[in-house]
Amino acid sequence: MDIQELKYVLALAEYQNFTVAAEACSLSQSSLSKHLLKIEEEIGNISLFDRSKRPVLLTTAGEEFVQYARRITEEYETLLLSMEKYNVPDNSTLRIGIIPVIGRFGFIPLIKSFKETLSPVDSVEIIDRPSKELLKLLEKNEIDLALLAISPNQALKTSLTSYHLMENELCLIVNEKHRFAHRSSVDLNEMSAEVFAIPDNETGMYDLCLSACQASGAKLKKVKTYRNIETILDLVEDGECVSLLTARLLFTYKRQSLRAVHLTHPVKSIIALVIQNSAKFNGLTHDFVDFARNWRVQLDLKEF
Amino acid sequence: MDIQELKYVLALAEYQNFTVAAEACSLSQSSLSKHLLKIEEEIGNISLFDRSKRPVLLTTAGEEFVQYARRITEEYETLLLSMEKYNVPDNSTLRIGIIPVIGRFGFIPLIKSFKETLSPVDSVEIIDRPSKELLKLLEKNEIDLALLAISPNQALKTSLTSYHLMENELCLIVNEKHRFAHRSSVDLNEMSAEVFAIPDNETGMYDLCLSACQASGAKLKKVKTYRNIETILDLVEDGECVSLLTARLLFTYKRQSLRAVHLTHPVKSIIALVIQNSAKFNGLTHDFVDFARNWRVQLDLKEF
DNA sequence: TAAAAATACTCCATAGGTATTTTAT
DNA sequence: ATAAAATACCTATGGAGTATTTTTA
Repeated sequence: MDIQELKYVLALAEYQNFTVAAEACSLSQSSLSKHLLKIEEEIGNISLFDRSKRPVLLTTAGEEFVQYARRITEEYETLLLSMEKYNVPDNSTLRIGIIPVIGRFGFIPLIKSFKETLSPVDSVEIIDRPSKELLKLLEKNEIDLALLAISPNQALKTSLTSYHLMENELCLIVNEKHRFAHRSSVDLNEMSAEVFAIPDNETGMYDLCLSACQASGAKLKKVKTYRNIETILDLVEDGECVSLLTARLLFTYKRQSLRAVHLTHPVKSIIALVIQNSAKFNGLTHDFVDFARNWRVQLDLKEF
Repeated sequence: MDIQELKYVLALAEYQNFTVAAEACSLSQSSLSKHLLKIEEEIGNISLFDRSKRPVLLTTAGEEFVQYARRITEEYETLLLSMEKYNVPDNSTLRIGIIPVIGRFGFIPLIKSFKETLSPVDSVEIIDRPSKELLKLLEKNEIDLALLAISPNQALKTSLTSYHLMENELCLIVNEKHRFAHRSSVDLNEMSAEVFAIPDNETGMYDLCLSACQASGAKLKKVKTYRNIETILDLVEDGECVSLLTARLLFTYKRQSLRAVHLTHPVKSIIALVIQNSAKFNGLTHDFVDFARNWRVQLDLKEF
């Protein structure tokens, strides 16, 4: 029996409705139903709920079950809390997650400057991963903060706070010989039959590309995804395909044969600094946030 | 977190040795090791055991963890106990599990006679499944007793009690034209290159065939398994293969062209009546046991 | 008839095993 | 060198989802 399953029973007892309880547990109705059947079998084929009534009601056995389930889940929550004190983060090391392209946006000097403000006992550790992986690491408290790419309307988990450091516009990236290479703007609907090479599913850029499609209402027929930007640029340079990236990013690669074209339905990519709301342990985290927010001003003044 | 996993931690805390603790949990060392890593990650990458020492020792966090784990597992055990009273079996229906061939050994009249001793409010329900499935149904309390085939040295779970009703000798079954058809006995080692068709893995007969191989030290090269005896007999009749069954069972099928030959290392098949030690609920269960043990005497007197 | 629970079906993650490698004494 | 834990690799089960059917009111 999984302790999470005890919570499912408690939720169902509370809402008396599989669909609603499933929603509350972030689960499908079907899955909750199966969990309940499994639980009832596990305790000896005893019905905990009477499904022949609407709303579904606890049986007598169910009533007794929830008493125990409450105690057990509470005890488990306490266990988790009591373990927290053993998770002693190294307060002298700030663990910064970055996406690999962050250097191209000029943020390495930010980190370098911040390091210079630190006392000798403190240090910085850098972990480079795609955006979505960084978000997971934040939640697991394996990094203190992350510099990554998100889209403007992207809903982060409520346990996370983000500070926007830079905005860039997503553009169509084509070979200079492409028929749209010299257009001032292009509608994705004009392009839907082209082969698109875009950053993969684990990256923030991927979601941004989806947003661009939504914004224009375009349905791209052929989309291939890659983990590395360089791979994508190689492919576009070959003229095999087109891509969606920010002009600023493209610029940093100095690929002379490539062009960035504005989209008629523009979408913004945001470089954000993300931390956990409960970044309780490492004081360096908030030092970095303050430092980075001031740094942002300098960046915005730079023309490119 | 699965409550079973809490028990794994408790076992490891007790034995201070993954291999031994895994054994105690009926698990491989590898699996226990992975469970522990998963648990430690789940609670926030906190080590519960110090593996850099032999024997492995609880960390301080681990010490605290086991306090909670004990309370939670105990609470869960109590929950299970408290649910038992809601598992109201139908005391007026005796659920008898049988293997499909049981009729061929003359046990249907036993059940019929027992039914005649019952008061009109009581009844008998018959469930036919392979032996191993019946054992599972017994453990899950979904049948009250079972009539099935086991081998003499087979260790049943300690929660089960068995009464031997009949012993039969396992024989080699061959077509009358087979070169061994008229031998008085045969060593399996002489046969190891033949194709054997035997009852499948879910049946008690399968284990018995393994015992026969062990007893003779033979390693059969080609073994195919089937769920139905009739299928096996059809194949042997065709002369494609040989089999291992009891002579008594073969006899009941009246297949004139088949012969049973004794094994030089004989193995006994036992028809047993198996019940749960804690067959607390259904009084009919013990009535049946008494009835069947008397019936056994009659059976043994019958010549075949 | 409408809402809600159960079931069918597919897909993927993970638990489990065996074999092997790494680590501790 | 040996015992023991971790890891690699494979397989199979089970949990997740969506879509559909069955059941209740």
